[in-house]
Parts: sequence; structure tokens; C-alpha cells
Amino acid sequence: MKKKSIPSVTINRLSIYHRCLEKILETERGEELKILSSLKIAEITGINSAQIRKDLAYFGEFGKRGLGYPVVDLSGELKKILGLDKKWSVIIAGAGNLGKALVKYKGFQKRGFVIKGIFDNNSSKIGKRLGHIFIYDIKEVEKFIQTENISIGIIVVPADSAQEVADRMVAGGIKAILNFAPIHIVLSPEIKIHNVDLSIEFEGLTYYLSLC
Amino acid sequence: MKKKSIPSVTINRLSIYHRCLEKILETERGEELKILSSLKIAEITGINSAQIRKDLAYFGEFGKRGLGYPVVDLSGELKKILGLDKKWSVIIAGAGNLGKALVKYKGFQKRGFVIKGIFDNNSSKIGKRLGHIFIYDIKEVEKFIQTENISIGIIVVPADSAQEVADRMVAGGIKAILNFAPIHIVLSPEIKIHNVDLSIEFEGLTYYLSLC
DNA sequence: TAGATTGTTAATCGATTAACAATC
DNA sequence: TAGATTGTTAATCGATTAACAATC
Repeated sequence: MKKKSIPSVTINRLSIYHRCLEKILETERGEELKILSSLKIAEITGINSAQIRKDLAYFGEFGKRGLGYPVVDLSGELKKILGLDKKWSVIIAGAGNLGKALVKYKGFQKRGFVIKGIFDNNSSKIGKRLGHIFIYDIKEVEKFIQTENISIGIIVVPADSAQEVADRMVAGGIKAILNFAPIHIVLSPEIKIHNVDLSIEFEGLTYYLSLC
Repeated sequence: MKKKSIPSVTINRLSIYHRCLEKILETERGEELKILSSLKIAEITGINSAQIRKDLAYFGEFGKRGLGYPVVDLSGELKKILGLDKKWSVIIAGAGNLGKALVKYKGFQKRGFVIKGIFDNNSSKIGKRLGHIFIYDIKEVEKFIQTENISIGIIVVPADSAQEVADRMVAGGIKAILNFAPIHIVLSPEIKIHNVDLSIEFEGLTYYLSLC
């Protein structure tokens, strides 16, 4: 709860720093790399070292001058800042291929995300399971969010129904949405929405290839 | 081949404009919306209208003053700019869940992307198919890229092997990579690489949720 | 202490947006 | 013509990076 608001790119980079440190803790069994300079982190992540120090300075003084940042401590601090010290309940709207891939995605458990249910409007899917997760009728999503205390909704439905699904989620009380549907969803500003748009990524590449 | 280099966020937004226009052409059967003002596009996409005009102005004068932008013409121009008037051959490295979802992803055909092969190092997968696409040994990827003239490689292997796979792709002559592995891949600068990082997106949401 | 690296300020860079003359 | 919207300039905003005093 800082005064000056923190750029969202900074938060994105905190994720990268955190992952970098976690990896070091996993592999190098603690001994050698007790401490890491911003220059060393820069080398691993490809991010400018001044940027790293500035990003971290938004949240406190985690470093030791002349030495660097203690790996264990900083990793723990970042974990707390990013809310990865808590468990988060998640639902997925859309029992398609991408929904399936997300259900099986290993990174979720690792970060304390628990997928509580999948929702779809296709009656041939409702009542079945995807992985080990039950598929419910999308009409039940509002009630489910309330009773199961869901924090995060993932939208992997077609663009046409994405706005409607998002509205349902918000009506149920969801606070954050990750949207994979290629459409601009409008919600009241206190709901956090992030968009992942694969087409944009691909078309950035084809634009570049066309120049050659 | 413009002189002043164009911001990559501008290219991303061109994708959004293009998609917006295509959708209008699909739904409104041509009649009413022959022309669209930047203000109207702004309304649909959520992007500032001055921004839209500026983005388009990098590439030419597509609008009619007093009226707006002709939908069909502008859509065609954007299609050309983004290289979507050509076919692009693609390979996927990693026959996991995400690879599977990508193989089945409808948006590919629509944009002229043709998936020519999938590559993995798991001998129990090699020789089988994912969807209708054959799975090859990752060791053959260099040769395959050369002989099949592949332009785009998609990396959906674990972080540990991503750099190695990328190096192989580049050795084969690939020019653009879309990387889903959560690691910083280093390549010579003429190779275009875009990263899609799901963890970062999620952790942006949990950071926000933790503030509440 | 001398050497190294942080935390932070100031300079730079680049992107967004407002404003308006040009013009359909 | 009068009204509307583009294309473009100028102003604003914000993010990145260099530089360095503070300090371990």
C-alpha cells in the first residue's frame, strides 16, 4: 500500500527477479551464492542493473552496499510482495484446448493457485471433468464464486461471449481476471484485468518477417 | 522499410485495429459501416483516438478528412503491413499440453500460419502425432527448418532446454521465435524473439489482490 | 582502509495525448 | 458552404538509464 503508484512493468519485472532467485536456490544448493549483485541479476535476466535497483527500491532497502542482495531474504520479500505466500482460488471459463492446457499447467500448484472449477455453456461438456477438475454450467458461476470464495477468473471462451462471462464473474464478486479472448473487455476500474493475446504476439513476428 | 523505426507497441495496436475491422466486415455485411472514424475505433478497442491516428500515420494516409477510414481498404492495408497476406510455415518445439493447444488453435489457419511439424526429445512421443501433425526428434529440427523453409518457431519446452532449442532453431535458419518458456533466451539481434510469460501475468494479478 | 555496490537523483529517452490547421 | 475528422505538431507524461554520494 505505497503512496506513489508503482508501474505495472515494475511488478512484471519483480516476477522475473523472483523466479531468477528461486531458480538459484533450487540449483546451487545455497552455498556459493548467498548474495547476488544487481549486476549479476542483470546478466541472468537481461534487465538493466539500474532498473533492478530502482524496481526493488520501491518496496524497501533489501540490499547490502558493497555486497549485493541476500538471495534467500530477497526471494522471500518478493514472494510476499507478489502475494505468492498465500493460496489463491481460481476458476476457468471455457473447457476448450487452452482451458485444458491451463488445468494441466504445472506452474499453478507451484505458485499456490488452486483451480476450483471449470465452466462452460456446452451441455455435452457440463458434468464431465477436464483433468481432475469438474466442469460446471456457466450459469452457476456467480453462485460458485461467492460460495467458494474465488479470487481469480481465467477467460478462455470465444471472443463473442467473453464480455458476458466477465460480467458474470464480476457479479459473483471476482476481483481479478486473466483474459485470453481477443477482445476489449470493459469492467469497472476496481476489477483488475490482464490480457494475453496470442494473435498480437504472432503478428508482431510476421510484421518483422515481412520487412526482411 | 521506413526510416524512423516504429515502436513495437504500435505494431501490437495495428493487430488490434485489423482485428476490429475484420470483425466488422464479418458481422455487418458491408452496407452501413463502409467508413469508420478514429473515434469509433477508439470506442470499440479502448485505445485513444489520437493514438490510433498516429499509429496509422506511420504507414501512410489511409483516412478521408471529415469522414474517417474506409473499412475495407484500411483492413487490407493493415493485412499487408502485418504480413498476413502471405502464408507462414511454423514449427512447434515441445509436444506437451501447451503445444497441443496451439496445434488445435483456430486462429492459426485464419492468419495463414501452417504448422509443419512438432519436435520433442521424448522418444515415446517421437513418431506419433499431435492432432494431425507429426512429432519429430528435436535433433532433426535444424535440417527440417532448412528443407521446409520454416519462418517461425514456437518454443513450449521446459525452461532448462529452451536456450538449446532456440540455438538449434537459429542454426537451422529460423528468423522469428515465440517463446513460452519462462527464461531469458539470448540470440543474435537479427533474430526476432517474443516472449509470452503466463506466470508474470498471474503474478501481476496476485500482487494486486494482495493490496486489497 | 580500499573496493564494491547500493539507493537515489538527475538526465535522457520515448510514448501518449491534446490541440488545431488542413481538407474532405 | 458548414461540419467533421484527419494528419501532425507541440505539450505532457512516464519510464529507462547514467552517474554518484552514501555506506557496507
